[in-house]
Amino acid sequence: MNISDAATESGLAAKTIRYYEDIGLVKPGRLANGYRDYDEDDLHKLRFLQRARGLGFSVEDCRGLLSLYEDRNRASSDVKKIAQTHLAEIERKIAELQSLQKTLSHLVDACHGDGRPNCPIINDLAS
Amino acid sequence: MNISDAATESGLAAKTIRYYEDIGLVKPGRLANGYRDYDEDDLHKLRFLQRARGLGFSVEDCRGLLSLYEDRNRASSDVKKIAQTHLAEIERKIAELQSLQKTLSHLVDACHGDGRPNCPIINDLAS
DNA sequence: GCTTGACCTTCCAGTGGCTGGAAGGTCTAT
DNA sequence: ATAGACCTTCCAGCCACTGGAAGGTCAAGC
Repeated sequence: MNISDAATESGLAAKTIRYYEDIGLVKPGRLANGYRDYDEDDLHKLRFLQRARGLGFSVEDCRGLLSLYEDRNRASSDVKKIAQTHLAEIERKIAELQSLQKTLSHLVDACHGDGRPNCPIINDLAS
Repeated sequence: MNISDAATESGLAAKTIRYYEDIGLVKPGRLANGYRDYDEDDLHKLRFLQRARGLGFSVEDCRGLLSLYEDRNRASSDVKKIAQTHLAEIERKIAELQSLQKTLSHLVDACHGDGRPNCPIINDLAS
């Protein structure tokens, strides 16, 4: 299977798939003409990567998860550790954004948003 | 005032301040020896940038906000528009992260996290 | 006057995770 | 034979810095 079909099947862009090969995540075979050739095993990995990236795991996390995926003797605790760390980071980001949201929504509410120059948002930034 | 004092006063790294000059945000004078020389006006702008970046505004948003800050004839509606757009983006990101959090916390809860290979997290990614 | 060390300058490269585009080779259908 | 839809590699750019190299400047102490 060539790269554009692998892209369709996995939901990844062909460019992204080439990039994943560059950084050593998925190594397809090559046809005599130099074209990449994806088998079912490669496709499973690409789909796995697509889902893991979709859950916000970093590419380096994905590398770790992929090797656990392929390791029949993995300990689920190793997987859980990666996921928990990622989850904690997401929760940290949510809290950070919620704090920004709170501040910004107060400022936006306080601003008349008319043609006059007086503006609580600018005042806050300048204070 | 030289750059390291401006850094201390503004809460920005000296490297960041030079970068802001590179992209045309704050243009300090220069001393005879070539050193940058920050006056009160420059400092106000640097502090303004520090706060605006702290609220998550992009550097391009900051450029717009800074020119509104300096414009005595600004319309507060222009400021409000930038802030509202940014706020909407933050709210979008919060929703996205909350969705990831929900999925991930379910998966993490379902994983025993022991020495055995069976793992709902991996199963989900592979499905 | 000399040295030390803390500044300052510019410039180049790297971060993450792609994405766009150029230049050129290959395949398929007409 | 040709069109156009693939494929290849390689280089550059995105954002907002950050690190580091190589070299100039300054103030304090001997």
